[in-house]
Amino acid sequence: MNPTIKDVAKKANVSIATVSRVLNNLSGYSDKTKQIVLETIKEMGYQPNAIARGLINKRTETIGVLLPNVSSSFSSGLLHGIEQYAHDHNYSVVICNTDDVGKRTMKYLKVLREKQVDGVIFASEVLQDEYYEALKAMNIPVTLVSSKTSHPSVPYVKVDDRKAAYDAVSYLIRKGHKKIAMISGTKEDVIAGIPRIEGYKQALKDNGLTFRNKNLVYGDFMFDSGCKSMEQLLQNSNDFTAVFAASDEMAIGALSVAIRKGIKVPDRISIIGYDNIKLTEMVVPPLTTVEQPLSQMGAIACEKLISMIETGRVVESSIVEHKIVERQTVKTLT
Amino acid sequence: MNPTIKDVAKKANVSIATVSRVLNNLSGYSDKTKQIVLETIKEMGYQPNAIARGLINKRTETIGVLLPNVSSSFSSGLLHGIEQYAHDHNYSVVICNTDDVGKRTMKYLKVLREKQVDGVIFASEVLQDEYYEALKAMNIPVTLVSSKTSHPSVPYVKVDDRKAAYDAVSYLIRKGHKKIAMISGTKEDVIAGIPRIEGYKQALKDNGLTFRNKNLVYGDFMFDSGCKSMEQLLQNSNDFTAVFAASDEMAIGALSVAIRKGIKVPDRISIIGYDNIKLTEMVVPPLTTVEQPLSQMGAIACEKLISMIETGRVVESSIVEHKIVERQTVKTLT
DNA sequence: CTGAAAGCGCTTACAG
DNA sequence: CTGAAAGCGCTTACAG
Repeated sequence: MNPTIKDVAKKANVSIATVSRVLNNLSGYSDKTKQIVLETIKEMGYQPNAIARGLINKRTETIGVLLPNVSSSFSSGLLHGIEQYAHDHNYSVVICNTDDVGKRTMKYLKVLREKQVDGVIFASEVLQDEYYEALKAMNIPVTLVSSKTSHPSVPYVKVDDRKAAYDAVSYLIRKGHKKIAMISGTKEDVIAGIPRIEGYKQALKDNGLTFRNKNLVYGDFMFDSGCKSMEQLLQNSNDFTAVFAASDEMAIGALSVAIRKGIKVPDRISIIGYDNIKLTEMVVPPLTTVEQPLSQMGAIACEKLISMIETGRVVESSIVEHKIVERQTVKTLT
Repeated sequence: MNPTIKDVAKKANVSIATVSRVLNNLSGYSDKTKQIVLETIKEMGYQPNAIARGLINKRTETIGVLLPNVSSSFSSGLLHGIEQYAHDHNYSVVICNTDDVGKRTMKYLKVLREKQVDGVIFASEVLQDEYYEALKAMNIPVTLVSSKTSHPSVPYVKVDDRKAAYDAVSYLIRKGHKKIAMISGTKEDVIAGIPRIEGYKQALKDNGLTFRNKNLVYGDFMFDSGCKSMEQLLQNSNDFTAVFAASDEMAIGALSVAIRKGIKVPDRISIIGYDNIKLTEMVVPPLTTVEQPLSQMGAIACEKLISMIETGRVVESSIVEHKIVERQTVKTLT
């Protein structure tokens, strides 16, 4: 149907080896044959078959990315950077939505193996032992974004969550706040849960403020849980002037219940979020937050992966800089 | 490295043909050999190589999806449905971010061809002649989501944009509004621009209201343009009680400038958006809007595509139902 | 500079 | 029920 290398060889009156050579810019043919071959390729509209090529080269120039929820603002930020870098380096990316629960993960790992991807990126997911073993059996490089691991062969790129939380809370303190509540993410989350709580507590401590249990509540990073958490906080004590939320979605949830209850933000309560998703600029008032450079993190993870694919050498992990983006939800207390 | 069919054949003392047969559940072997083969497959941790298989079958069980901006809430809604359906039917999806301008499109079409995808979905993009020709040369099925075309061989799934806009404006009118402004999307957009304006004008007309030029302004569907458009509207006339925005992002932009200017929504001005992205529930007040079932639309486009791949027959286009989701940005005037 | 041939890991007639 | 062989569309020594 579509012409093959054989067809162009025949038409150009050369061997397929020669066609292959000019296709791959190898040496070993005269300028004249090169011209002829190139012309008949164009003439016939020939395109090489990457599948056949992949079978020999053992390279598909395709990577797989596993992420828990394609449609979240967070995941798609990461994905954007990954896709961009991959595209610029001639890799394709197949997306695998592991669907929160992560039970699709093993199935996906299997199809990625069968399809012979050159490497995989785990986005925003913990690398379970089961996954790690499967990946090891596949014998291809892996990289983590917005997650971490102690396996030396798998580099990760993330923000320093503890430090970022510490900085967020310190920022609030510098603004004069002494009673600071926190809406945490999932309690057991070893990446985005626990470390951010630690950062929060440490900042309080280092500034001579005492941590109060009633001012710490738990959500699951999503909007709805931010709403609920804020209500709980208000009910628990109402004794705080600022809240640090471990995700922007939760921060915005908190913001919206505050507004609905007629609590002025930031006049009565200040709010700082975490992530810096696009949404933060669209709400009123725009949300002050700590930025994780999601797209950049995705790009770096992809860069590491491709480097490992192409050099065969393991690469170092990266801690990427966070920064506080000041908008309008934090008031300076005097 | 990884064991091949040859390795298991040798170890199981059968031919590769036999291994292949049990692998593919064909007939032609005794129960006993089946057991043996299955065992040694498991024992060796053998997984078939989909690349080799694809070379013969001329099927890769992967589809390509082209979309203008992975990280937008709109695109990722579509993508979510596509991925879901594809996964459930054993197809992989490779994403191609065409990056707004669409200049990457031709390059992507080329790599999708080289990688022998079985079909492609164009999401939210007009099918230019150039693209259509390229696709025709590839000789694989194509499907459009949130877009349309007159090529009979390429089915699409979308909402009836004209009707949806008509309904949104009629809804406002039923709520007692007589002075209704519109923030349109891109002026020349034949899918989401022009038809929605027509629906707006028609609804006014059918209800005996006169269209006023100063009450129609143009954005580009994005948040920022919604802000600018609202300001322009306010400046043009300030003579309206409701605005219909052709996207939720623009509606939210309009909402935020209203709030900032101290214009009460919906008390002074009502706003209705279009799309029903997640964001609509997160703003205060939550946005009333026209829903396009994005994820479902993606799934349907994928369903059509896979059906075409597997049956070889062209499938009908679908117009999918929109509906008005009432939240809190539209006031009933008496 | 050029081509014949082996081989990548499979599937599928064909023959027995 | 089972295997030898051809072939999918390429790349890559090897020989000339």
